[in-house]
Amino acid sequence: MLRLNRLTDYAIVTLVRLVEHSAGPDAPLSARQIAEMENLPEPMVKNALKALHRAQFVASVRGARGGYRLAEDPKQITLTQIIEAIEGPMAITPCCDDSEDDSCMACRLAPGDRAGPSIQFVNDRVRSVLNDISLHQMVESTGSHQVAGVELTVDSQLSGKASL
Amino acid sequence: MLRLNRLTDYAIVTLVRLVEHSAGPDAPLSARQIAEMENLPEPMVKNALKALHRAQFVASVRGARGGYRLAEDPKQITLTQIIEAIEGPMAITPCCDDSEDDSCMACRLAPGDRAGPSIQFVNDRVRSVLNDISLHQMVESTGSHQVAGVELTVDSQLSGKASL
DNA sequence: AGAAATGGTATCATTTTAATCCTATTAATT
DNA sequence: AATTAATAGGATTAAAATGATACCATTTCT
Repeated sequence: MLRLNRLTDYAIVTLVRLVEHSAGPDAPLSARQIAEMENLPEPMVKNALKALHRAQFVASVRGARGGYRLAEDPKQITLTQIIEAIEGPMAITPCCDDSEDDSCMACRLAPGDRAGPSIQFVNDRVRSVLNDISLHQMVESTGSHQVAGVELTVDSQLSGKASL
Repeated sequence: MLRLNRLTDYAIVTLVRLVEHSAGPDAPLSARQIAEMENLPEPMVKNALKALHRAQFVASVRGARGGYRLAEDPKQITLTQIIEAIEGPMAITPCCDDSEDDSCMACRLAPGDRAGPSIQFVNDRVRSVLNDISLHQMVESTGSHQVAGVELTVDSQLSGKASL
């Protein structure tokens, strides 16, 4: 349904909190603390942080009084990176990910690879859009939004809902 | 996992075939014909066509020798429209769709709606990108791709895979 | 009348997801 | 040294979503 995993959702919130916290004292934030702050299921926050650690977005401190700290500049972390760290390579159809999997029909559209590449193109466009949104922007976002330094207005014909 | 439903996949292939067929004789194409052409499960093609009919992208002819015809200009049909016809409103998190559902955490990020709107913004960007790709472009796509009349090169830093 | 279609909905098996749990390891505190 | 609090990595489980099919009614051509 073109929806993010819950775990990805939690990871985003978690990262935002880590960014905010990094402005304050330097004690690391534990999974428990974040879970309690946000009223999130603690095991899920733990899983999210484990994945973020594997992807090296956060540094961990083990043992009592341990926890996590942001390990990278929030301006350098993009949504695409976060999503792929949690969910694996972004692929709106199976063939976008694994070129050997042609079970999705868009890939068989024509012998001459007509629609296969075109689905790939769509996938790349989506990845690209999400790659233009940084964690920093997610934290900063208030009234207006900036993407790649350029102020954008949301296509009103499309959204109808957004009033950003 | 940010993936399209199979049914959406089938719908795209089906529409592409209808576009191609609309250039030829004017007899409608039946679900069975399309399924056999593409080696797709017939019940799924039927379901896809039913949904496309409800969304008025195709016109149906009932009874023997019946089938479907494209009912709209392929240049006017966008990927966002197709996806939403099959899957319902696009929503990368629950709150993007149903504003009452704040079960996704990105919506609770701050009392002041800080990240809520920002997730909405991301959702709108994705919708917007897919809304800039028409069915006509999907059919035409060969070597180069055009989006909204402007020739694009795929962000190579991002994709690495695409050679369009 | 019979055959071949669409239209709508219901059902079912499988897969995926969300959430939890268990065990090992690490390190501070007492 | 023992205890406590934390990360690290899997394994497991219950619930939800998905993919696929089936059924029945209606329509229309032959």
